[in-house]
Amino acid sequence: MMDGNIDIYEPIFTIGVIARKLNVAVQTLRMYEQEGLILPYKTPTGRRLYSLHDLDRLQCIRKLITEDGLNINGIKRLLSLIPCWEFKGGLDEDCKSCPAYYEAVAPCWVIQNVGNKCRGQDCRTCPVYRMNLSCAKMKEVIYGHIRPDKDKEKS
DNA sequence: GTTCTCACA
DNA sequence: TGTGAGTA
Repeated sequence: MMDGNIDIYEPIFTIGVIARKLNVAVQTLRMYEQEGLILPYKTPTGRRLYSLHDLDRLQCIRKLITEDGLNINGIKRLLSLIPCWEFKGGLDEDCKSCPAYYEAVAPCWVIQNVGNKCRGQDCRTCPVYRMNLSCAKMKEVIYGHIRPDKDKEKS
């Protein structure tokens, strides 16, 4: 975004900054990444950078763990229930043959051998990963109470 | 000083 | 699961 507005997807925070904001260890953030809960940007030298959107995701993840009693595997299951095809033009044959359509152990962005539509794509820029991971809205997303492409929220 | 991966126990 | 070694 070049209009001066804040781009919530722009990777700007180092892992140390995020760890301090969330009051968790740096190692914990690396573990969340290894488990597929988060996809931080990597600089050409391999350093992780997190966006405001990543920070929101992590705050939600922390809430699920500390307040709702979920563990990492539980959150992975939860994320695996996101109907990714709804964000990728609807359920077509490519989606029906994709493991992300019937598997429910991990979010689609960590699934191997995904359909052609998603193969080789950068999941960080995918609307499935970029959706609002608000704990309060998870049910809406999973059950389809709202349409991903029709944001009717009035501000 | 920060962050990286990997290894160790 | 947490710590340290050696590195960039």
